Amino acid sequence: MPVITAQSTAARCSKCDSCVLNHRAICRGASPEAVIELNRIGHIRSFTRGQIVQGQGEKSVIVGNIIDGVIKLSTANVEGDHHIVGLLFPSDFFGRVYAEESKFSYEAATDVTLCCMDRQAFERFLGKHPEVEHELLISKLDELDAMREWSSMITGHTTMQRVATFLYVLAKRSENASCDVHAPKTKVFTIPISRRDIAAYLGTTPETLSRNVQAISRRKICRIINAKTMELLDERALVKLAGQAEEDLEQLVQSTN
Amino acid sequence: MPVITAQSTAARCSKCDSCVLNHRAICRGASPEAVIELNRIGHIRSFTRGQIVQGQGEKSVIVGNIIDGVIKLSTANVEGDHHIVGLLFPSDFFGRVYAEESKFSYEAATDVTLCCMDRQAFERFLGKHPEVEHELLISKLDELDAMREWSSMITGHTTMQRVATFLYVLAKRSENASCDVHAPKTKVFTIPISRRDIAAYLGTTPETLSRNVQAISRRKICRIINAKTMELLDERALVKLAGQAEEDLEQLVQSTN
DNA sequence: CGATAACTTGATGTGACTCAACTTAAGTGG
DNA sequence: CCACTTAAGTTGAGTCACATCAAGTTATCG
Repeated sequence: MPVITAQSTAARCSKCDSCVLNHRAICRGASPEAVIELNRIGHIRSFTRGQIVQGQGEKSVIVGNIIDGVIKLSTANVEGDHHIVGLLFPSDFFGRVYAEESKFSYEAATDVTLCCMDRQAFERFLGKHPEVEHELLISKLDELDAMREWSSMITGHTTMQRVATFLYVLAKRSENASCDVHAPKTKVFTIPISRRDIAAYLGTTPETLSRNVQAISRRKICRIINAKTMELLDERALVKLAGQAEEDLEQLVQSTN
Repeated sequence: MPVITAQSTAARCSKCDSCVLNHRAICRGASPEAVIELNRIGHIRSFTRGQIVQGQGEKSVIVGNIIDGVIKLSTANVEGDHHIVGLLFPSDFFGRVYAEESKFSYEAATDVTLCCMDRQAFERFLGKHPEVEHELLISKLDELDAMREWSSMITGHTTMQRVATFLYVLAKRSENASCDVHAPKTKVFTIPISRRDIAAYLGTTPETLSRNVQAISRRKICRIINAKTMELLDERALVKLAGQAEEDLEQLVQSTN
């Protein structure tokens, strides 16, 4: 799991030099010359909610970084029910390098703005710039750790614990995302994806998810402002509900930053 | 998930040149000079079942390849119950590079023989040999895909389906492991780890696991020879029990090879 | 050969999925 | 801009798979 950056500045990202992601995405390891080259192969594209950026089983042609919005990484079963294996946030790298086809589908969970690159062009670029490939390796190693941690979280906890963990991570991330240190910490956070997607991500159903969220609201731990906005009221209680050591929770928040 | 190689030849692995892993592990991308260097920093060590190779939260000092045996990758909860997030087989790389501490514990699930390297020495080696680092990246990308696939498998299926999938993968891998093409395909395979560990891996309890395995036996799909050895009787039925497209199952087998 | 661990089997309670109805929000076109 | 349509989310009742607790059986090891 990944990052959320200041989204308001996304529009400035037409040049890598002024890109919000410049020092967060894999480009951070790139030399000035490399940045110029990236600037040449990358181009900004927008997708609307629901559009498939890269389909499961399709030839992997496009990779890049998310500038704004959320992409869901999912697998579709034979029975049609699809499971979400990851959520990608701004500054996250998406797509599959060094493979002919993508095993998962990358779908816009919200309207998204992406910095897209041709996969093979990017691979050639990596071949010429081992220092950037090194950064990519580091980020993939972290991603692997995060995936394992998430997997163990999903498998070993009750639905309520998963929901609490998810909300906690969202709340904390939103808190951290504010760059202005003097900004009042409102504890209000947005839930960027639908209940259906959250359920598929947490390995449950929309019904059970709803019941749990409502229960959290009834217990005055979070306040439901609307389906996509909530306010954290009692952090301590939420942590307790999550049923994990606070440090483990922090780690999950970190891994999404 | 990972590989199984011919284990009988493990003893010959005192030199990289004659190592069974030479063309399977990450060393496959190494030039002759690089192999010589690896030979210098690597050394063979044995651990007995239950020994911790690298503890959770400890400083990451040792990395390497498995020559023989199985290592389990696990996280321990605060409540003490630990969950297995991965199993590593011969030729698999273990340990965490480019991080000061290991988030997971690497524990010998069976007696193991390892080709161990000092983490920092190996990192210096990678710095000098981008082509090997490239191989490492590829293998980590595959591992990430496999982990996501596994995670979605775990989350979206019943316990019986998980057990069937696990047995299928073991059986198929054992079938493939036989290098002798003329060897009779006995369909007998060994279960390298304890029921307790399998349960922790599949996200269930030893009790439920036992019930499912016994049910599979009662239905003449597999024959239980002893706790650690089984024979596949009805492959088609096992696939059906697993409740997945055969191609998805094959992919899981592949990802462990 | 006794002790301890690993595994199996049984009985019971419950968390969460399913099916179904209802409510609210979001689009869409006249 | 408002009726209409469709999707998204909530709430309820019933069922079942699986965890838990408990006791028995079979391996493993000193």
